[in-house]
Amino acid sequence: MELSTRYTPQEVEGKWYDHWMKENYFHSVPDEREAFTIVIPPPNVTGVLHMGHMLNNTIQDILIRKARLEGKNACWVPGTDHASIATEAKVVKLLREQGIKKSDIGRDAFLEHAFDWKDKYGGIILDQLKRLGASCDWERTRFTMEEKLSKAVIQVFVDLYNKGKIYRGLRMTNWDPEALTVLSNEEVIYKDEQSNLYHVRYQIEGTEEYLTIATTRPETILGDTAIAVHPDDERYTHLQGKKAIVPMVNRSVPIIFDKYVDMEFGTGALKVTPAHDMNDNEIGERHGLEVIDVFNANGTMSEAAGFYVGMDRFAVRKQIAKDLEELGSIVEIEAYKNKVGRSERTDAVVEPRLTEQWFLSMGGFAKTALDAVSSDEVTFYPEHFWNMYNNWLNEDNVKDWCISRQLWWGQRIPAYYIEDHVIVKETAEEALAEAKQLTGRTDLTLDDLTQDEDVVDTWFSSWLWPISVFDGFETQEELKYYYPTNVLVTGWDIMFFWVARMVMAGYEWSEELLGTDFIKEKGRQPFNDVFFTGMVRDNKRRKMSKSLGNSPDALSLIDTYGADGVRFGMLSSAAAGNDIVFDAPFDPETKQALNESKLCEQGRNFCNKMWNALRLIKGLELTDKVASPADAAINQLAYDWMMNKYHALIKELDKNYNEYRLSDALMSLYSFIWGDFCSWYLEMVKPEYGQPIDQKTYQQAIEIYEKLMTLLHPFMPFVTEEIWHGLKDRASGDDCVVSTYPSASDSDGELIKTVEIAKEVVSKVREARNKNGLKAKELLKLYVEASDTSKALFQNSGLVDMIKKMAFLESLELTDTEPENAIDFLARTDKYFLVINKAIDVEGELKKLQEELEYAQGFVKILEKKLSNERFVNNAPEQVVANERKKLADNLEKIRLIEESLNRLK
RNA sequence: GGGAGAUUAGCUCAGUUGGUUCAGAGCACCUGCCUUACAAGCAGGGGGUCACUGGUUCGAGUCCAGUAUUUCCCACCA
Repeated sequence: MELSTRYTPQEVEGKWYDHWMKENYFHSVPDEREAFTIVIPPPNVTGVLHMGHMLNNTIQDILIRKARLEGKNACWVPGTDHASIATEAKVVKLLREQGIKKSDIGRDAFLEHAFDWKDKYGGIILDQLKRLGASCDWERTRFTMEEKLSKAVIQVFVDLYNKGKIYRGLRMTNWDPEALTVLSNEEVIYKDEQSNLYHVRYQIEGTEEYLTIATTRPETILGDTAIAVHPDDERYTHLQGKKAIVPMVNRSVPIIFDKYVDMEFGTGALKVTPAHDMNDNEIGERHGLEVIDVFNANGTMSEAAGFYVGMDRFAVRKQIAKDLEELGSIVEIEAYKNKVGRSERTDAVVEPRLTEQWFLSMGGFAKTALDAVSSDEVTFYPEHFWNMYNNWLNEDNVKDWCISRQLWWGQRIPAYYIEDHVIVKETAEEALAEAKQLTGRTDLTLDDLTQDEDVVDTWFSSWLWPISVFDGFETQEELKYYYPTNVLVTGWDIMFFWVARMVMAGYEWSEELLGTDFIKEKGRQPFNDVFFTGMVRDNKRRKMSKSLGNSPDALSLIDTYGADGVRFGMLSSAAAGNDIVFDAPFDPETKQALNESKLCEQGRNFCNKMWNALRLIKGLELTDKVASPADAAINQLAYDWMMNKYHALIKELDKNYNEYRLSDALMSLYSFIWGDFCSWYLEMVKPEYGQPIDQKTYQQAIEIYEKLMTLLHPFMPFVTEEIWHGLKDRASGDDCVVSTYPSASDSDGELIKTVEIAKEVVSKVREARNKNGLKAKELLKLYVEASDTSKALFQNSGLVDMIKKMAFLESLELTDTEPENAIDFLARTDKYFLVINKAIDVEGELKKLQEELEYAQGFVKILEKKLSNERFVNNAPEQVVANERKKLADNLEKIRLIEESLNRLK
């Protein structure tokens, strides 16, 4: 059957994925082999595949497929994260559209809706990963809120509480007025925003004197309970003991002196609103100030505000500015840029708020996490991310982790209240037993206990992921085999949210779970390596996001270029750890990203190239006759050359893999397959048109191609599997995905160099043809000046014939005399004469030679200077000096030859 | 304020131990090819003072110091 000249991934990829699944190749169970384990950074269950996922998961798939080919027991655990805020927000929105209010239906009904929704849409992103070719062990798919994983969360909560590391307290926290929950510090993103600085004057009580403060948040004036100035500020020393009148509310508040105030800023006077600012709160505590909370949870003004009750805080900001203006209290409104904290999930402006929350004290954890990386038990790639990590954990920057959330979608905090008692137990029954003891009341029932309404932060479940996906908190059987995982592949943006915390969890529990002996042998770390990928950005360097519309649609890209093409495109732009500028162009009208990419196109073209190499090989007619001695010599030389280069390639790939230089590895494979294999090897052994190929050469070509498919498979799994099967009829189970990854042998550098000479001569002949407008396939005569080196070429069986074949020569012979009407060129240090059947462009040749001469002369000058420098000769390694000497000799010879040619032309 | 990265061809980026195996790749561009696996292709070609200034060294894209531009992280910000 005739094969199409186009490779069609759409017809190939699904077929092989199904086949792999049917053969169960991705499933792992513990056995005697060495394990190679990766746990996926679980995408949000609400999510769809975006460019970041594509990059991230392509990399994981490469590593896991490579390990599988190496005969390791490769286990890639997939799953999703319940992402409490994001998911709850989505479900709330969905219900609202149906006219249902969360608060009306209650906790249980809400959770039912949420689970329904998760069951319906939660698997989408995992199916999308399959399209990409991800070879996850799907039988191991986990979900952070499934029963077993939730149980682990509760278990560690109780454990930490019992260890005294979890506490409950009334603190200033970051409140998200949209999601109606508190956030951890890490979930607040500060960005510069344009706003106004309002200069407002407060009357000093009992005088006609005014004092001016500056604020960006005039709506909080209603909650002011003091004015603060610096104790050394001479402008205000006379106000000692005085009071100021807060405008509008006409409340009289003390003027206090506190070193926190920056004398340089504004007027040097600060209004203090302890309920709505972290620093004000601290000042308030120092001075025993009253706390007036003027906001409701949803960001509207509360009864306590006295004015604008029920109005939104931002509407109030505008209104109060007007009203103060009318009162004559506004001195000035100045345009001002300041940092505003927004919720990572909802983008709502975060409101500092005093609330009762659960905290995990970070003291010991931070040090552990720091030591793990500084001792290299966990290794970061690229290394420099250590600095960021260190910076965050080291400088006492780490505040205690606020782990409670005022949400329903998540693991409910296992704290039970009765009378004044707080009981933290894994189950209500245990709590009840404890309650009876504490209260002395034996008649208590579960109904008498009140369970905490809050759930834990999502990251409080995902920090256990590398342990809990193996049911590590329940039975340690599998954990013993798979822990520690080999590598974590994730974006650096969740270094603090997730990576650092997984390290903490690993060190906190692995010894308890796995025992001291295990830890001694394998360590506590949840992963040995962390490979941080860059962020995927658009061509204006903005992070790709849905809201900006600057991201191409991942699945459309796969539709257009095939998964292999997209994998190639992602990876070839992704050097380790650097952010990636993805090249998708924009539609000038809609400003939306088009689903196009030059790099993915290159990947697709690469597939096509390989497809056509397959067509070439399979399209040849086979003969049982052996090749002519000349052809046999060429083919054997070509084969030997390929195999030697192949081993050098394996070495290079090994090196690149070890340092996670995956895009380098891919580029090496690309240029090897396209350049060395297709452009050179196949052309070397290809029979003349219409001629059959002998068995031996045919088998050699297939052998090489097959080997290359194994090497490339981790990067481009589908096309390699297709070609693997296209090359030969295979027994069941003989699939590329489970073929054997080779180990490198030494290669013969001399042989490689020799063939490189042939390549150089061929290129020079082609160049000469091009320059002189000669047909590519017109047979020409080539002579080479007899010399030791040129004579050596003729000793090598096949080499001269190879040159003749590749350069379309009628003959190649040694000569002592210059042939008539010939163009000459140099290859290495030998001079070649190409006889052409038309007039020589003397001018052009002269010019070319002149340029070559000047270059060589310049080079010689540099070399001579270098070699006459005694300090160079004495200090540089012998090898380097010898090298330079050789270069000098070679170039002097070159100059001689060029001058000879020049004279001849003249 | 503390810290990290980046700056190399028109564009996007490699360049690992300092040495013409180092100045590279892809795209874009130019020339010639509808050559018999592949026009999603083939054969060639042009294009860079390696941000700047010093220093170390026999020798610097590479190491050190400083400057500029830029991205990011942390902290502070009335």
